[in-house]
Amino acid sequence: MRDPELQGVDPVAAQDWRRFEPLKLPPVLRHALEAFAAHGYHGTSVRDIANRMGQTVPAIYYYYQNKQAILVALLHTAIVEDIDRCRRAVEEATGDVVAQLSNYVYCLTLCVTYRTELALLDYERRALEPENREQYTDLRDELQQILGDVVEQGTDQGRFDVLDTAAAVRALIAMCVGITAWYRPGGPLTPQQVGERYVDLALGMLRSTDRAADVLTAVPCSGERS
Amino acid sequence: MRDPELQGVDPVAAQDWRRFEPLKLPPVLRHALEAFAAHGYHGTSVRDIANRMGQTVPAIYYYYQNKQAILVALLHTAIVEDIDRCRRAVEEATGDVVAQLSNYVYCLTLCVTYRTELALLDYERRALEPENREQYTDLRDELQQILGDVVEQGTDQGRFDVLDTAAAVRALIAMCVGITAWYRPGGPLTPQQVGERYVDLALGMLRSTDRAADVLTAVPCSGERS
Amino acid sequence: MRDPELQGVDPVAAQDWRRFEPLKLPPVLRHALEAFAAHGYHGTSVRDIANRMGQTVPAIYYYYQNKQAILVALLHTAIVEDIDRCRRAVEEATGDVVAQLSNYVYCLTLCVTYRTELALLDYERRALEPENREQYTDLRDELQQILGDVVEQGTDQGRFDVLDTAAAVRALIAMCVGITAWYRPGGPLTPQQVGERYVDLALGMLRSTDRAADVLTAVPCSGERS
Amino acid sequence: MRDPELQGVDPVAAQDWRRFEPLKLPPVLRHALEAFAAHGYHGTSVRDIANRMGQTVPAIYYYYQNKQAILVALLHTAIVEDIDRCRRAVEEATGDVVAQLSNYVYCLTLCVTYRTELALLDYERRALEPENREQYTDLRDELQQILGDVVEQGTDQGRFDVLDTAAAVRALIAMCVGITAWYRPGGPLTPQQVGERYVDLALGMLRSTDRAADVLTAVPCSGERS
DNA sequence: TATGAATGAGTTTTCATTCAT
DNA sequence: GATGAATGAAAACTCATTCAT
Repeated sequence: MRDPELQGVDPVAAQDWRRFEPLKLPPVLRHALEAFAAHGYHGTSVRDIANRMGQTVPAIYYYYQNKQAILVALLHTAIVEDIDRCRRAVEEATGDVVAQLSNYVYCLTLCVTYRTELALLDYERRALEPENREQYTDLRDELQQILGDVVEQGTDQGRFDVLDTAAAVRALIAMCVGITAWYRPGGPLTPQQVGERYVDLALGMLRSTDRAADVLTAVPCSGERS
Repeated sequence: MRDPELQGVDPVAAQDWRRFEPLKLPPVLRHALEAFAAHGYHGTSVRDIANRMGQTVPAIYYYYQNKQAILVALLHTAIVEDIDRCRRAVEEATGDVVAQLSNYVYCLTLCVTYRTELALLDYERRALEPENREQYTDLRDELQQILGDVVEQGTDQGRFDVLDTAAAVRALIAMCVGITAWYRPGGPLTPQQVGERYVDLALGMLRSTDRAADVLTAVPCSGERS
Repeated sequence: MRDPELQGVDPVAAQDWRRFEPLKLPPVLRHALEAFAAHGYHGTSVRDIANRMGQTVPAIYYYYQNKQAILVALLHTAIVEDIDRCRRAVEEATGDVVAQLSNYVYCLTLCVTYRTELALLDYERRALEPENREQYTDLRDELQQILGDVVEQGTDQGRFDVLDTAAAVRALIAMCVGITAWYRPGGPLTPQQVGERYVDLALGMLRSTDRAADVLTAVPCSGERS
Repeated sequence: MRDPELQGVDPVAAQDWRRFEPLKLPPVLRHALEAFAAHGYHGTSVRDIANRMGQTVPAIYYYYQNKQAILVALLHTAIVEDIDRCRRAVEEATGDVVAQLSNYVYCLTLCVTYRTELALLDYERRALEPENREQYTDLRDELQQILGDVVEQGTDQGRFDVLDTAAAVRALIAMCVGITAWYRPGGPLTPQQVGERYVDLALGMLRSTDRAADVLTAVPCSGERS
């Protein structure tokens, strides 16, 4: 509603899609995200969020009209950042579909690992009211379309070979989002290492003979964990 | 508790892992499954379930001790059937890891398409109380281990080539389970067609040069939809 | 209602007020008594009773019209036995008010110690519906009146000296019933020992100079514990 | 929880153990006390309490975490006041065990008559959860111990003569608490009159030859009724 | 900005009771 | 005599939300 710290995507992060600053969310969203990620939208009460914030319930209603608005804000934040980064990742490799595919998968993997809780929230989209769900679905389709175009193009160019482009796209995205099921920051793999492995799997999946190590431009992308 | 129609996996289905009879669940579980799949565990009230059954709330408590017990029964039913089928699919192809991999993926795809709602329930595992969650996690690990052994073996034999076996296994399973996000019975693809496409993607992912059409033993597996 | 084992007070016990056979109650009453004594009438569910009996709920309704009827039967059993015994105890000592008082107190003490759970039930009288409560109150008044007559008579004869007969009677009965708060079978004192101590306290309370040991006719009153 | 009107024992009452101001309880406790006294803990629903308050159920949960917490607060209030008063009553008569005994009994009698409903609640202690029960039992033992010390000392000094000190203490307390069974404010006896009668009974019970009228320091102890 | 207090509608669960078998 | 199955009512408690301050 009028949450002062929510100014959209950080402009610095907006320059390098590989770089992830710690997620800067206003307090309500930050704590709501924790709670939603842990117990789901319906499994989280507004009081839960307030308790995590160390504040009282009405304080939350000062910033957001209702619980649903919090979910909307979070999902919007997440998908907008994903689209923004993935689009830039693909644009960076204009002219080379294999690199484009690699960059997309690498980027999405980084989004999922650096922003695991936000990525988890995708499963809560069914809790959106119809109108909000439609808006979110449109954005999600947009994210998917970016990949769809790459795969389509690569197939046309004979660089990829799949029976069904749409199925491949879905499988690629599901594979990446599925990282949320096991990845934990501080685990054995860094986001970049996960990214390389998933790019390699993706390239194979599309029957490219390239390998991730050769395609990915090694870039130092530290980015503190959120 | 004392639900008379819950007799475990159908013995006929137990013979052919490719054949899916319509899911035979006792009324409580059947309607609870519908509701949980649509709105999640926390988004479903016991009254919702009762209304779907055309009965009153206490009738549900006659059969199940509480709401949690219903979720436990459903998740158990689902995972046990998955393990049973996938194990038989792999055993059927003993001696040929590529066929084993194909059968596993094909089988899991069929499970997800023929039993979409049960597959969706996997995301509700976080609603399980600790003890129940542990039991379910063990079974899920078992299902994953079956695939892990195949990938491991295929890699040793030089039939597969991946940077990280564990990551590949997770990606394969996430890819298949992710089918729940878009597959709808009656849609353009039959479960078998989905299966072939995903097997092909899986083979590519592991850098096998085989194609699904060549590996999969074409079998007429009608199986009415549940 | 039609409970076959409830034939009223055992005729053997009816002969010697000092002798307590193990309480012979039909199963429903036996288990209801346990439950009511432990958790009170409102704290006990019909299912609790059924579970203690190892039977199902409707079985209870075969014998008793409802939960209230069970309480009525128990309270009636208890108070009728108390009245019967105390009356005989007093009659036995006709002609000697001090002995009558002693016998009454001794008898009531035995009732409370040998039938602790039944005595405890007296606190549940408020759960009786008006009509049932009235009947029970009448019987309770009858029990109290027996003592009241003795104290009155003793005071007239100059054997007792109290400021207020009614208050003394209530205090005596409260003192005896209060034994339920601490007495446990198998504890350090036998019912007979408790009886002697309380008779001695009662005699003092009424300013008699007699002592319990001198007044009480020592009688071997084994009576197995209920 | 955060009930603002519960400030512990009134400091004025704290000065004179004979003086009873009208009981000042926060609304929830006040109405819960009425209900618990009338129908018992299990016989009272939270809605009953809310209705008596003229408020809705959740209003109660704003002040108390649950129903049990209300009982705990009430029992604590009662027993703490009893201990406080009785201790001061005994201390006031230091040096004279007979006067100490008289003061204790007189004080407890006043507590029971001026605070009949609170005294009645003692029978609800079995509804306490284990931990709460333990705490309450400890306080109750403390109250009993104060009397136990007096009786013990008086016996050593030859002022009292009982067969069993412990039994006498229990009988004395049961006798006083038993007043709840018949005493009603506005009845024929004032609390002070009841007190004198019960002190006289108590002195007799312990075989003291003193009479209440001689021992009790006549003090104007008006104290409006609660 | 924030909170104390409150509420209507809902939650899960249990209650006493019934009835066909 | 006893049970499986069911129910209307009510239990304790929580929900998202509001509003005066």
